[in-house]
Amino acid sequence: MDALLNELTPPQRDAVCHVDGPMLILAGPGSGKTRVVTHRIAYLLQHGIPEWQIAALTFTNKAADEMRLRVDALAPGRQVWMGTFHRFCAQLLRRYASMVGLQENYSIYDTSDSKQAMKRAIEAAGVSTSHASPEQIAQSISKAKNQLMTPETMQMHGLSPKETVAAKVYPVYQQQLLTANAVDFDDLLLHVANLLRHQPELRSDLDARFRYILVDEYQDTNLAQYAIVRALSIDHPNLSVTGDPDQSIYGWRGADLNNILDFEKDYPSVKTVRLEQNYRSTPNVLRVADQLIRHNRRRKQKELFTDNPDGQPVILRMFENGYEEADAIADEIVSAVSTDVARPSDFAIFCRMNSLTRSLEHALRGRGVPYQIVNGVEFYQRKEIKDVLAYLHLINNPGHDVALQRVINTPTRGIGAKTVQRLQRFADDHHVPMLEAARRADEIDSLAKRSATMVKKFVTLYDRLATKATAPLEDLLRFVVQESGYDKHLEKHSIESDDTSPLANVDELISAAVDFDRRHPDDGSLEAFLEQVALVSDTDAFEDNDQRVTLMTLHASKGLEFPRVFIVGVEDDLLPHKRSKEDDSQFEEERRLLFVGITRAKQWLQLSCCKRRMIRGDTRPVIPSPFLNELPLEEMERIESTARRDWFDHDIDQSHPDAWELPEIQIDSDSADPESIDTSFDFGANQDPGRDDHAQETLARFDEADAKPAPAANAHDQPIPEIGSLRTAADLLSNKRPPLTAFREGIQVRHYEYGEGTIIAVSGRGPKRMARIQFADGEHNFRLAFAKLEVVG
DNA sequence: CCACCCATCTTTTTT
DNA sequence: AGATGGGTGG
Repeated sequence: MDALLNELTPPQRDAVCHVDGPMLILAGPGSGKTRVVTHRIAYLLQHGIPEWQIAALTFTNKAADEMRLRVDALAPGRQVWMGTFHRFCAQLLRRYASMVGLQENYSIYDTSDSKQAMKRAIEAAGVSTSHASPEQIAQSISKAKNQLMTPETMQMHGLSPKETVAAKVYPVYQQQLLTANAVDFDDLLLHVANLLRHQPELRSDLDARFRYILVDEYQDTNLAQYAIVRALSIDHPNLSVTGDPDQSIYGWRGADLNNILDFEKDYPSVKTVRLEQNYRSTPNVLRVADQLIRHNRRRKQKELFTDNPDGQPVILRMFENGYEEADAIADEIVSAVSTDVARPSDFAIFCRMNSLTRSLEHALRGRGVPYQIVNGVEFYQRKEIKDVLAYLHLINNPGHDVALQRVINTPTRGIGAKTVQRLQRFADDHHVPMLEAARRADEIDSLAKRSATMVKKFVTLYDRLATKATAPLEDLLRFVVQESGYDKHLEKHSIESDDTSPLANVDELISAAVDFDRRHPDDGSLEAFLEQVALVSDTDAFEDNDQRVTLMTLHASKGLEFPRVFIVGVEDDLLPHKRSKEDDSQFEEERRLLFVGITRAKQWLQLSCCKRRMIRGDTRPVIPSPFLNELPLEEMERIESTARRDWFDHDIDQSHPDAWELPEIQIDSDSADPESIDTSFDFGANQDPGRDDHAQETLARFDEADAKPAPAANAHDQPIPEIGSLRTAADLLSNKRPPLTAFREGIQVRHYEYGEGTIIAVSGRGPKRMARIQFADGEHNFRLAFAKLEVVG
């Protein structure tokens, strides 16, 4: 039994051995949090807690899978419920659907489904979208739901103009969802929270059933999740939550940092355990992370430390533009892989926005580096997949209006937009699903006879498809694709694109279904399959034993770790994102986002930013992220762009000579100086640190780091900005390398690996300039901008 | 009713 | 730059 505790540190053991009563585990990055949670589950089981009394709630399926795997290793064969909040709620809701006005075969609308539904609701509510876009309305409603507001309570609450519009749409939208026998993601939580609130008997039953609840990433819970967990921990308050306020990055979707900050107030008898020792990163990485996060005000002070050996300094690298950044990173990876320093799977590249992965993708593909994008073009979002799934959805739940609208004329069946609109109108008027309206096409006066015939033909097709509803998924899918004519449709319309043909994607979906059938041999497979599909995210598709470089957003990186990490685009308006500068809490969240990214790195880390970046089509000058000023620059390695003047001069538009000037330092109540960080649990105080003090301090830090005169930064000999500019910092550290033009045919060069050689040919211009070089062991090709070459003599 | 073309807007992040 | 949606011509 003690084998379970042997390999734990005292604080870890302390947490693992806690059985009854609430517990808060404040776990810094890389502190062995998952290990503690899994060991604790095993410990509970060992101490006679029945497995069915335990539920472990996570935010991603991946986290749940990982947990399951590790618990199974410690306590083989024990079936403890582990899964996401949403799945937990979805399953409860299956059972108690009727209590909230749903049927048990209800559908889960994904984001695009609910967007469609929202548009329809906006139309039906008759509000103008001129001052609030459908997205904004959807966001307001989502926010309201996350705060457990009903349409009625929302009316009384928010008074911002946009929210007022949203409050009018909310009841309509909700009614339409009910008619469609559907819920959106927020509803999964909302319905269950309401159920627990309004059905005391059910609540106490479930409280007794789930006696031991564990919540992972508690800092990311929103009010609905909080309420659910709380309601299940009244009679049996054996609630244990783990989290790190510094890693809360989902405020934008309603996560409430107060949930974790106030946990000790909510449960006065709480046991608090701090896991501060880091087992993941080098001290270098950790210091950078720590320095950064100290600038946050709303946090619980932690002392991060590690016994790991010192590694390489963290690199801060400047590039001219996004392409150079991508190329350099790809080259770096190629070079490390080809010299056996690392494997592709050691590398991860993080960015703020998915769109930034494009240039990286190009660069990697061009060099034949295997990579995976977690979250690129999502499989389940592709049209052909959504189309086929829509047929299944409609078969499973005839009320699924979004699905009906998707398939009724796909492939084309002579049912146009006007006809669909009339069906919709009829459905709205009679509060019936659109499929029902289609059945009653004859009753719809506005429908042309010809249209009504087409509609009825579709209904006939539907009924034929529906007869296979309980068949094995594979049969059902093949039947649907064939009978609906969708396969023919695809063949006709599929564009001969390179790697992914729509037809192949459909096949992939079918194999996914086969796989699902095999693992869930019990009946009701269609419903379960659709639920599964609705609740998986692309983050879950990440394969960590693959021999590939991983590209992902900073958000997706949470909970993962990699030996070597690149974080690209650490730029103003991008890393503190433009839209997150309105208030302090959002700004701090951006800082946490960078913190999360940094702390993923085990041994090596490079942050980079560009002087210009292509954004939405055109190239714009860029200001480095203000967060860079908060890092311990003096102990980091700074590298200026490896690009040379000879192409910089004529390839790059120079109409923005001040692009690279002093970054605007954000001085607000959020960027407190480290001394004034509140270490107590009361975060109400909001004193303003001296604006000037902070600026002085920041500048002083640069002063130390760059106490040398700065050379001119670019070919135009711009006046040197004052000390404090990153341009200065970068220039000081720039590698002194010969200009590209020095490499001409016949020149003798030396390579760090191949030794001396002779250039036998050069081609291309600018950053793409290549040289073919004859070495003792043969010929090699290099891109001059990046190759580690020096001129001999 | 359908196919194609152009304009607009988008892009933060995800269950 | 790329997707999505609306408008126009067939």
